[in-house]
Amino acid sequence: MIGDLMMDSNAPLARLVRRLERYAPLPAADRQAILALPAQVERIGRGRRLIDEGQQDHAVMQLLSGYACRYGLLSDGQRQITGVFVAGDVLGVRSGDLPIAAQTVSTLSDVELVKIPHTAIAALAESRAAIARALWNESILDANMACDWIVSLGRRDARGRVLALLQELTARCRDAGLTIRDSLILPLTQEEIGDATGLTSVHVNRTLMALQAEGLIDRVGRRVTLLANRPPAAARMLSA
Amino acid sequence: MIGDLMMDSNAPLARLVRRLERYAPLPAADRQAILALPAQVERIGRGRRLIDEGQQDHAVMQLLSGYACRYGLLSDGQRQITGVFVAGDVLGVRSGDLPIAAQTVSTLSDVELVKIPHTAIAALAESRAAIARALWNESILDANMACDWIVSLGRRDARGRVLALLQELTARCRDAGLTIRDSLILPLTQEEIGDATGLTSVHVNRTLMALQAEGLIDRVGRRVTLLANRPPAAARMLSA
DNA sequence: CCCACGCAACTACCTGTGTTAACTCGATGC
DNA sequence: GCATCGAGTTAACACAGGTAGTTGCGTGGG
Repeated sequence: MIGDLMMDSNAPLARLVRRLERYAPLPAADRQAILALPAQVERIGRGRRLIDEGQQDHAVMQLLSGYACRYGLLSDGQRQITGVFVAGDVLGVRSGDLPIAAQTVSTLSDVELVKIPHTAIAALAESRAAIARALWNESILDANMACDWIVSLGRRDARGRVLALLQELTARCRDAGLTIRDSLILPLTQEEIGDATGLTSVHVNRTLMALQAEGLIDRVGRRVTLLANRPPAAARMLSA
Repeated sequence: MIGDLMMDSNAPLARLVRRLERYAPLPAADRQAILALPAQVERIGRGRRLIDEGQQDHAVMQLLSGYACRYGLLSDGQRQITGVFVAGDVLGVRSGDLPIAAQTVSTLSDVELVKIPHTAIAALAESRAAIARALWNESILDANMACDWIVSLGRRDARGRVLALLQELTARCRDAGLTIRDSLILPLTQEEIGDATGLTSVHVNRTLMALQAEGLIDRVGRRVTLLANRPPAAARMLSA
């Protein structure tokens, strides 16, 4: 009696299906299996931890709205953000064999998310190759984004790192439909931008002011607009 | 007629089996399937590229001996190494859906490796859940190591980054049986250490000299020994 | 044999970023 | 209506690390 009627595209799990089909379509039976997963929608406030480093029993979650970030801490208490998550992103993905979360994930804003017991996801991945592959894709993309971040941190100066972060955020928010013409409301305080770029909040401020003075970005309160680093002229001509 | 006799543990593919069983054993049939994979052993000299960023048709490889690294380039030609690979590590792992290599991989020394066509691996992962999961594990670990690297680059000073690199290399070489009492022959020039840590070769040199003067490391030519950052006293007592 | 070359080692000088310490402004709460 | 707090902003100063050179050693090639 559930069957096809459950294909309601407003259901939170429909969004997970869409996400997992980003790179390759899933068999209809796999789609149904995902929609039938036991899931729970939660609202959580800003600054709450979703996954703790070293913790064993976490669930797979998909952000429906809001922002979160993953970070590591050093023994002296310094924090480094290693990834930002926007609506649509999937957190806590792991195979069944590596039970320990490597880093902490916490919310940057109030969020809504769907939570699925890890055992249910693992069982699906075990029996359905296409779903396993889609989850695997998430891990690969995660690694790729992390590598890009390493390049930024290692070889760009403050200006370049802040710009790269703004560009990445803009691009990801655009994909999630959260921007208006390359303008978005920054989910990060300047302190948090510093934690993401390996700078101090003071220097982040200096850098943002400089970027604004140069006309590369526009800022009104928390709303930031990227004015430069549009595709270079040649590429713009192609799409115009 | 092949069957069990192929379980010769000297065969290069036996090492791949061992690697993929690091976290969970594989069914015997899966082990056999891996051993039956079409594979090709190659020797390649130092400084050769194994995978090119943006290239489509690369194979899955396992290093049998030697060292390699993955890196990204900036438009101004600066290079940032995002990962070092030692004997036993698997390169070019990806699901079937994301056909493009995100970064370049090249050798740091003369290497021996087994090369397996990607299509053969993908077919195995498609039909054998345990193998898919083992490959997925490799991607997850890759992402985890990248995140640790981000923390180092963002929040540690030169001393901390060089130490962290030496510790990681020592640990991984130890797992591969390449160390004698925390001492290993560095596969990286100081310039390459700089590319990995986001420093210049000049400053890497300063830092290494300082670490040696402080008695944290010992160096004879390219052979480096970690003297400090052994497990802290409490942990040592447990294992003693 | 000598030359070229890559790599390590070292120096002097310069600059980007961290540090510290103000001050402003709004929001929140009592 | 005042105290409090978090976020952003600015300034002065210090230092880690970059830049640009030179030296010297070892190795491999002609």
